[in-house]
Amino acid sequence: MSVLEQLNDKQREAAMQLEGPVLILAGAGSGKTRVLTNRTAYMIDEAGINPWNILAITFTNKAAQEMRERIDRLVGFGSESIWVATFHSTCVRILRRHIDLLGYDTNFTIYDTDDSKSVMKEVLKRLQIDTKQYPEKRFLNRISNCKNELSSVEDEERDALGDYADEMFAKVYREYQAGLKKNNALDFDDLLMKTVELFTSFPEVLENYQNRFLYIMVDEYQDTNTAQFELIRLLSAKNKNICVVGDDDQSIYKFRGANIRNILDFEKVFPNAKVVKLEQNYRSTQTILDAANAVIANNSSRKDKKLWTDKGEGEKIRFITVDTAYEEAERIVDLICADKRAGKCDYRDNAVLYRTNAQSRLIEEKCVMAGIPYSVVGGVNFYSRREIKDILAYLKTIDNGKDDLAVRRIINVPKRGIGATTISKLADHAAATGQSFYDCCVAAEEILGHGRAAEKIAEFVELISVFKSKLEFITLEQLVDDILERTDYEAMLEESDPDDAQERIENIGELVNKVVAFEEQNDEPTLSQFLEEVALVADIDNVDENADKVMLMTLHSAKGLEFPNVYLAGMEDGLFPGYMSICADDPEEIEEERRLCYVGITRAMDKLTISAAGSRMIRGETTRNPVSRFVKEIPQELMQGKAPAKMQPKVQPQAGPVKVKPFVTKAKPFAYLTKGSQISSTGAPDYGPGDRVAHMKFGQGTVTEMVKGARDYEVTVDFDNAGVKKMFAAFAKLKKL
DNA sequence: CGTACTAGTCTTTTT
DNA sequence: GACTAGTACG
Repeated sequence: MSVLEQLNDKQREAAMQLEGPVLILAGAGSGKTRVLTNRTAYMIDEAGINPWNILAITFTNKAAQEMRERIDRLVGFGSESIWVATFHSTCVRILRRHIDLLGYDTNFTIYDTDDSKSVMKEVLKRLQIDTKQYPEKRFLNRISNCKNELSSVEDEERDALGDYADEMFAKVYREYQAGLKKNNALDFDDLLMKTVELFTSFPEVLENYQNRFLYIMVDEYQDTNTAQFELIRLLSAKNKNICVVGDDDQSIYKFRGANIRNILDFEKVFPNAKVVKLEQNYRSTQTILDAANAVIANNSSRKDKKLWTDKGEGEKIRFITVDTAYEEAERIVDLICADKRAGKCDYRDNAVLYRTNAQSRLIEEKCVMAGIPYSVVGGVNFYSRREIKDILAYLKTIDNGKDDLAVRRIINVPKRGIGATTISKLADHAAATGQSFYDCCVAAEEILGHGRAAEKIAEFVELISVFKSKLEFITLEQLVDDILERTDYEAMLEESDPDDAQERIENIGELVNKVVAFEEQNDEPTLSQFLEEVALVADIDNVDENADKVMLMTLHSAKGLEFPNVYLAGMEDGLFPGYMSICADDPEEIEEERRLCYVGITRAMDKLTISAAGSRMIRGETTRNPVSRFVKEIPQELMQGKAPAKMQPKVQPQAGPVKVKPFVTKAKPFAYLTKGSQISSTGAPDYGPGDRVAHMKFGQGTVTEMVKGARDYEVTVDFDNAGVKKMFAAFAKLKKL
């Protein structure tokens, strides 16, 4: 019984209930992963359940990986045959086997949001819809919502009757789906919806999986949307052995279609469900838990829970108010530095959490200046960076020429003299004949006739087919290297934007690392498999906790993680809770933000620091915001330092952000941060070789070289902390010291 | 066909 | 303020 001995009474109760529906309401830090893993181990080792009959679903690859590793450590053998995967990858695996029943090819490609946008653009162009009046994003959002709610094109057409806007939407929806299908592609939401469609249209396929997955577990259940709920309901309908783990207080993905009712109504949908509450927290001090409890208590629709710990009171919560966001970043970085110098922590023990990605920039800058190693999670997804998408587009084109978007992306990257007119001629022909774009490239001479254009296309086709023929003999790593070499891709980067070239080349290096890792992890790695894996990664999946770096991330990304020291930055009304949620009529909006705050507070193990700035730049404009209402919901006695008296709202408390005239902040201390402050279009910079200068991102350094270029000076600076950098004077905004 | 400039959007969060 | 897409021009 050793796997159960590691659990407390409540946890054990949840782990031992294998039959029937089980809802585990697991508060933050209550050891839910431990319950899931030990429950699984118990199933296999004690209850004699075949691991092959177990399905465990998570939201991120990271969570899936972690769960599998932990089960591995507990179970003697057999853990590799458990199906542990994310919702999306589970669906992909199922669809790869059966989607032909729905009229798709089983080697479909998965489109990311960028790709979807391109498809939508074409649709709107074809339907002659004015994108100024109806931006593509609005359609895409609505389609996404429909799919999350399992509403098909037909459903929308039926419901639209008579309403002009709804009918137009239904038409766009139909065309968009047709566009995806033509490219043999599915978008993220399709993965779920098509799987549900498959199961409802072909009961024999569903039954096949029902017979396999006798025991189903779902992690982070509070974040499931209707499609995910339906998927689970269908899979478990026959055996009813469904165990879900979640915390309604941590439901923070409503914008993505998550339906909090899924967890709140679990007992109604699954009668006779056993409900277990886990309220003992093993992560945080009592002070932190008291603060979290006090904040979340302000929400109305929730399952009553109260976290407790035997870890002791711990340190008080530190609350810092400063005038500007710059000072906020400085203070946070200083505090981390001081702790590190005093030997109280490693860098990796610290996380700075914020509401919006844009907030990371200032903190990054201060980290660079202070020479602190840091790592930013999120922002622009690694796989959506231009250079990465380019290389992937090459790989997709080589893998199968069916993805028109990929082919068109790289047909003239790097520039090989193929212009817009040539491309649209080929695209028109492809549309008219139903062929793929790449097929038309192969037959370019017949379509375009003899000439320069056809020749250029032929060269491109030749390039791709050389790669294709090599594919069998070389490793994926060699293939990527070969692509880079033959296209002279890096040279193109250097030429087109020297400023970012280095970073982009590093990113490509990172991609190569991932390729190598992929080949090491798989016995028979194929290009298709690699592309598939890459399509479904989230930023959080790539977080390396072992590196000794301060972690910077949004509150959303932080869910599921824990750190000894947590800094919650930008605790201001208007930023967090966001302006939109304050203005919304629906009180549920604020409650969602409050849950996000609860998530943030409960990430902290030992010490929590909260900060607010009197003014900050938001969207290029300086705004003044009062201290966040959430801070005021934390009892005074838990906080260290003064009450937020001087930060009280200045004029009208309820009026939201007050805009301030720009000159207030563009004043002295950061004058060198403003664009073009010391270089006029005609004159030379006021510094030269040998001078000491300051850069907003890299800190201080010495100018070693200055070359006059066509329209600007190219300056080489040896920075004290950031090394030698080459940059253009007009962009670098260097300030002479 | 390629470049350079302009206008417009974004900033709430993401598989 | 930062980035992107679209357009006008060479």
